Amino acid sequence: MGRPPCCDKVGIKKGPWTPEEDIILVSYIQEHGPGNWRAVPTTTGLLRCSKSCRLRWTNYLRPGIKRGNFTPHEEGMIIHLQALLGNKWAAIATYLPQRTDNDIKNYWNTHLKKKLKKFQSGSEAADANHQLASRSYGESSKNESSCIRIGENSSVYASSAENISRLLEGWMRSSPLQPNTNLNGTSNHDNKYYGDFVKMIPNHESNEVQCYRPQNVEHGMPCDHDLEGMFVFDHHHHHQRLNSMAACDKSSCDSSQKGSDSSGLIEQDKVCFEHEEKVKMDNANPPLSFLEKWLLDESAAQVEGAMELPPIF
DNA sequence: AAGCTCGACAACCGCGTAAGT
DNA sequence: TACTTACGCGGTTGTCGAGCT
Repeated sequence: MGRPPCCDKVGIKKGPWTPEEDIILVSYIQEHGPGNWRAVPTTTGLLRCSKSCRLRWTNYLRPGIKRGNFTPHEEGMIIHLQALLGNKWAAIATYLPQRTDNDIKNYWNTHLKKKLKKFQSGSEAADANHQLASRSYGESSKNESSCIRIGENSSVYASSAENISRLLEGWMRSSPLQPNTNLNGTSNHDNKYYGDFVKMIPNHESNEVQCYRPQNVEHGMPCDHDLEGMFVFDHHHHHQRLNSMAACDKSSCDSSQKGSDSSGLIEQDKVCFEHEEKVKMDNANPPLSFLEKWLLDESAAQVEGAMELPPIF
């Protein structure tokens, strides 16, 4: 005998998730953590299959997800990585920790593919990805401050973090637990998800969503430093980031060939972060991988040539 | 105002692989 | 080792809202 069946198809609800279902799922994950999806419907009573629960969590409810408003830099990353990796959305998503593979895939299909097509009609097809990505990077670096900060564009977070925070506010008010406390003698592991959500409560006065998370969060969550790396973007940091990415690209090759589950991504992320910290510390010049060289070349090229590129959008 | 079209995105489906028994 | 199922991924579909006629 193998594993018991995931869930019988009879009585399984389909279609959009309701806020009530979201609360149930989030509550469960706060208590048990993501994983063991098979147990979710049976434990919570949700009339959803385990697959649907996992998808809902990873694509929508998971804290730290940034939604909508892809930045030019993100666009450039996606275009580059798509050209490099093909439609390996999960792999591409590892370079954009705040974006889900589904989000990236949708954005590619609805926006970038069209842009590329449009662009290809006006230039060499073989070079379209390259140039379009360069342009995107260029727009990013031309940005006055070259910084993207939480709160300055609060709408970016509104759809996921704020929604779930709202859902949880009521739930937490009725809960005796406090964030990151250990009242019942259980391990911190039992409460860490709770802590994550607490730190996403929106600031209604400033219309900002606080999205701080503790370090070393497991189960597929990027660490704070990664978020920082995405929110605060400048040219210097960009190069460091690219170095890190390139290192991750190399280091993750083996693991990605084996398959990329959430724990694999965490390990990858840790490696990314560790490498990034190392780069910061010694400011060394590690050997460049193909990806790194390409990205750095583009980054440099855009400085020289971005201003000359004709607007295509 | 009603109907139609299109875009965006959430969710589903099917398949390959990993993992449990 | 073989069998069975969970999990993760990529492709596709369904739904909803905005804009247009």
